[in-house]
This record gives sequence, C-alpha cells and structure tokens, in this order.
Amino acid sequence: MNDPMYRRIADDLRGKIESDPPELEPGAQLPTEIVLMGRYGASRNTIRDAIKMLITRGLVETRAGQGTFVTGRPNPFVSTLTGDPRTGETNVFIMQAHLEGREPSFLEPTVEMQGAERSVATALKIPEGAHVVSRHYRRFIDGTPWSLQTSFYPMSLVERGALRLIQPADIAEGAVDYIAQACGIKQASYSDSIAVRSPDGNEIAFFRLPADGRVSVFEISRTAFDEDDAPIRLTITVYPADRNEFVVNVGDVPTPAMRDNEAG
Amino acid sequence: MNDPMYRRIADDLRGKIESDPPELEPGAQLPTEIVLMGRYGASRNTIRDAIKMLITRGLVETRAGQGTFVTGRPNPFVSTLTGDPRTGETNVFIMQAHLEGREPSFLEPTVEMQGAERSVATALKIPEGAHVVSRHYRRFIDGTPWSLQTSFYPMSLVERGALRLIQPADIAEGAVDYIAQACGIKQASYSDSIAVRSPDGNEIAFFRLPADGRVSVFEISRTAFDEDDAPIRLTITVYPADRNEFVVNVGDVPTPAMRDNEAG
DNA sequence: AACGATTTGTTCGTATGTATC
DNA sequence: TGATACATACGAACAAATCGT
Repeated sequence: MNDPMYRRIADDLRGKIESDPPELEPGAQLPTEIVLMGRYGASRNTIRDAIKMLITRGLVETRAGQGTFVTGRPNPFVSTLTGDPRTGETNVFIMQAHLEGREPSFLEPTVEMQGAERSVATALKIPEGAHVVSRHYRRFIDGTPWSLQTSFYPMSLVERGALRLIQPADIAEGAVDYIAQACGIKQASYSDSIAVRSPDGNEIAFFRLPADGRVSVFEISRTAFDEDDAPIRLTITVYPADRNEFVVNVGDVPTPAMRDNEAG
Repeated sequence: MNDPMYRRIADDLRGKIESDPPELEPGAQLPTEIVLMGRYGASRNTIRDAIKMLITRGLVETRAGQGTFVTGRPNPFVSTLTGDPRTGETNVFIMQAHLEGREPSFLEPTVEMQGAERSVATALKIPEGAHVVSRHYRRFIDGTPWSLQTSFYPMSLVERGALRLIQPADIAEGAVDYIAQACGIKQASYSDSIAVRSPDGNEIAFFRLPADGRVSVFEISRTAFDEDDAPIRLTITVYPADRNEFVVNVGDVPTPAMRDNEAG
C-alpha cells in the first residue's frame, strides 16, 4: 500500500508471471509500455522503472523494436563435482555432456608463464611471484559459451618432465593423466570452493550476458593434491549462474538419482 | 566510444573502485549526484542511471539522506558439503560456525503436514499429493539471518515411530540421529544439487536483501537415502549468495586446506 | 523538539535515437 | 519507407531520509 507506484506495478506483473497457472507464460509478450501507461495510469518512465525491476529479477527481457517478453530459461547443464579423485575435469566435462546428449567443444588453450598472484601462491603453497604455468580454456556446449577455465601449475612440474604443460596445445588425455605419466606425480584428492559473484567484462562478452552485470557467475576453485598432500594445481572455472547446476554426492548414492529436467 | 553516456560514466567510476590501489576504497563516499553532474556534464537522471549499474554489480550502495558508498563485503561463511554421509546438517552447521569462531542460533522450527508437490514427490519417490512432514528452520550467524531450511520427510517415518518429527520443537540431537534411534532407519548417503536463483519476497524480507532482487540466493537441495537406497528426506536450504561459500572435498584432502579469509 | 540544509527517491513531461518488422 | 517499440537523455518538481544547529 505504501510502496512506490513502480514497485506496485512490478509486483502486479510479477504475480501474472509467477501465478499458477501463469497468466503470462514463458515466451509471452507483455503489453507495450504505451498500453501499460494507460492500464496503470502511470507515465512511461514509471512503467519502465517497473519493468527494470522485472529484468533485474530475470523474469522478463526486452528486445528493442519488438517488445518485452517473459523469459523461459534453458535446461540447466548439470555437472557433478564429486567423482574419482584421480581424474581431471576436462574428461568429466566431455563425458557429462555426452551423457546429457549435448555436444561439448572447446578452443585451443591459451598458455602463459606468470608470476603467481597472492591467491594462486597461497593455494599452491609457493612464494608470491614464483613462476607458474597458466592454461586457459574456453568451452562450449551445443555451440553456446559454457565455461571459462584457467589452471595454474607450479613450474616444478615442468622441471620434472611435464613439458607439454607449456605448449599451447590441448592435452588430449587430460592434464592430470599426462602429469602422472610424464613425471609420476598422481592426483590423489582435491578440494572445491564454490562462490557466486558478478561477472567481469571478459565474462560478459564471452558468455553474452546482459551488459549491466545482473546475471552472476559461479566461480569454482579446485585445488588438487598429490599422494604426498602437496598441491599440484589450482583450477578456476567460471560458469554463468543461470544455465548451470552442480551436484555433490556423498556416500554410495543410488544411480537412478537423476533428477527430471524441468521442461522450460 | 560508442557506448551510451551512462555506461561510460559507470565504467569510469568502476575503474576508480576496482583499480589497484583503489581510488575509492570500500566504505568511501562517492561524490554527490550534483557534483557528478558537473564533473561529467550529464543530467541528474543520467548520473543516477550510471549509479544504478554500479548498484546492480554490487559495487556501491546508496543511503537516502546520506550518499552513495563503496560496498565492503563481509567475510563469507564457508560451509563444507562433503562430510560423514550419516550425519545431518544441523549439527554440521553448529560445528562449522564454532570452528570459525562465530555464533550460530536458530528459531524454533515451523512444522506442517502437506501434500507433496511434484518436485518433493519426485525426490522422495512417493506419489504426488502423498502426505509429508515439512520442518522449516530459520538460522542466524552472529545474529544476522543466514539460511532458510525446509526438510520434507515421508509420512512413513512417522508411522514407523519417529513421532517427534511432527512436533513443533527442535530435535536437539538432530533429525537424522533421531530417526535412526526411533525407527532404525539410518542415513547412508546423500546427493546435493546446487543452483542459484533470484530470491522471492519471503527471502528478501528474511535476509534483508535489497528489494529489487538483484542479490541472488543459493538453493541447495539435499536428498538423503537410507541403507536400502530409499530416499528418507529432502532438505532445501537457501542462502544469500553474497555472504556464503561452499567447499567440496573429494579424496583424502590434507587438513590444513583452510583458505585464508580475505580481509575486506 | 523544531527547523533547515543536504542527499537520495519517485514521478512526471518531453525529445530524440535505434532496432525490428 | 513508415510504423512500432524499446533506449537514451534532458529538465523539473516534490517526497523522504538524514544530520547538524
């Protein structure tokens, strides 16, 4: 009652979208701003303020020259974070995509030698500024940009024989398997940290997110350890939060634990 | 160059906040809208549009009558999702909070009997509309609202002796331990699904999030199974995404895997 | 307690640009 | 090309919150 008009209008429209059954289904077009001006007795700017609220909440999207439409979100891509502690995630990415009947792909990696920033140095337990190899992947599913991944390896791995780490080419068998074969250092465990934050400019461009940064991204940092509990890599993967979902299994979870995909 | 003016202004201000060292540190006040009008040669509405972008990205917050300030985010609370597959999360919540030197608390639970909605019925493998017990907790850390949790238990557990499930009082030893003791059904595994979405009205009010819904929430759904792989509960926990972080450990992760808390 | 100054919040009007059909 | 619909930008007025006097 005491709310400003633009918020009352937004709440009214939200009700029409979220009611069961929805009065405005996904994909449906909202009345134009001019029509809404008449319906709610408000000016165009006030109507637009209300619609901005709905955009921020991800309920609608606007297309210049066309109109305002209720969003229908795509099927989220589900990734399982728990798995064989000795396996790298590139293979897991490919396997899971195929499991869901989707087509994974990725570009050739970007490989750089860098001085370790503080967060990288802390995770790898090396001095700040010590040299590390950074390998950066851009991955797609069904042709749409899906994740940005950067792995940091301590230079000691290269010195002990894992020379392909510093070559700007994909390692088909996966970096984890390659390191085990090349210098006998085996991944034995890993720890993931899952956070959500706003995207930066690169991420907005790559994922084609709305420019105002209202869609956030998952940032998953994986620190992997060898059998002597020494950290052997830090992998940071960024996913758009609106198209992804993660699963963690603990104990012997029954296999038909597949959740039904909510059709959008 | 071709960007609209409000976006160029926002980018310029963002640079002053994100540069290293920041020209505008967390907690610092931005120039007033009137000052920015003069500085950028734009109208007040255009300045306000730029500031709205920064608000959406979580870089600044406005306080009516005071000004616009660079946000300093609190230390995230870290929860570990992997643990003993036989333990419930209430005890884990309390232990982890104490580990970080913080004070956990929660209100008496709200207990309801409900017909299972489709998602609940699917997870518990019972018919849609079958009766379930819903137990809803509101939890706090250091006095600030931290999570909303609802657990759904199939009525069969009550029929087999777990009568305290339907009493509107906390189960001090934890519901999982209680069920094991009361009717011999032991939790043997669980599967978590982690997603991010916009908050609803209840969540905005409880977590005191900005009313326009730009801060999203984690929704973690845990389906727990007994030793016969039958689902015994579905627990949905909602956390504000801006103050929480989750950890998943796979394999025998070394214990000093504690990450340094980035001081804000 | 009252008041005024400052600062952000809401709402209107208007004009022009750009994308789509 | 014209019509439609959203995007950007300006100006103006008043409301509401905050703070100091």
